[in-house]
Amino acid sequence: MTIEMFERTLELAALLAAEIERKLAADGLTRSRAQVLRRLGEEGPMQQRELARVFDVSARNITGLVDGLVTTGFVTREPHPDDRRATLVTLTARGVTAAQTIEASRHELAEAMFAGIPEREKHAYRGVLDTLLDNLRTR
Amino acid sequence: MTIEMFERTLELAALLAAEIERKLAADGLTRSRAQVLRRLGEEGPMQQRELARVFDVSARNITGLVDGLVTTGFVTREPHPDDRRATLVTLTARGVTAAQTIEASRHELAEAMFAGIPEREKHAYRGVLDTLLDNLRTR
DNA sequence: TATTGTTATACTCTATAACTATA
DNA sequence: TATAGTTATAGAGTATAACAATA
Repeated sequence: MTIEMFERTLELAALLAAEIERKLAADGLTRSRAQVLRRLGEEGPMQQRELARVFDVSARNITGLVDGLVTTGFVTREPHPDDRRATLVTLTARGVTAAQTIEASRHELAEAMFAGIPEREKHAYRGVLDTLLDNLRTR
Repeated sequence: MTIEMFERTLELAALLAAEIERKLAADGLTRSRAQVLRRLGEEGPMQQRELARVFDVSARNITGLVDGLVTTGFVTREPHPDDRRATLVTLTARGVTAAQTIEASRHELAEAMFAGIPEREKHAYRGVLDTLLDNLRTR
């Protein structure tokens, strides 16, 4: 009954997405914008074209996401010191806090999600997960 | 390292979503529209309000999805025999075929995804999955 | 000439509110 | 008065193409 496991895996994905988006919405963020914040939190200020590259989306898309983040006060566009064409998308104080909150929420959700599962079963899950990822990647 | 398993679970979800959407796009469908087709394939003609109820979305949203499916030839709006306010969203021949193709693709993807995983590990995966779903639902 | 980012335009999903036709 | 579905309006994510400023 692989189809049943497949459906349940999709159900898990849907529940996870809903839970994550619920939290983000409470902080005034969408999933796409939060993804940008997380990356900026890890890497520091970045050019828009670099963001477009790492997320594999169009430049126009990044312009829109950054517009939204600027309007809501999470980032600013700073001039690039060496290239006057480029801007450096930079976290504000609020943006830094938000990025930290996102990380903390993810840890909290991860713990809650795997609560009550014995180490041994976690290992088994982890092993299967790696195979599933491999199977999907080489397709 | 629950956070790592968490991240990998999200990665799996993302890969699955991408794979599913890739296939659907090749058939001229989006995920939301395909969801409607699948339901119609299982239940037969349905009222829009019923669709809105089962997917827990607004009536407006269903109007838009059905508009798209009508334009692309997957469904028609038929008059409800007993209630002149209502329409019965009905699969066309093309819609029936598409619904069947979707189901077949899901089975195929499920098989490919779980290929090479011994029964015993599938069982373990299934068990953990159920707990994860429980943990997320009771939250 | 090539690159960075914006403007113009378009499509999709989603929502609330007002409205029409019907029950 | 309540319900089914549409129109009006709006926000968000995504894309391609044309364009301005700069490299």
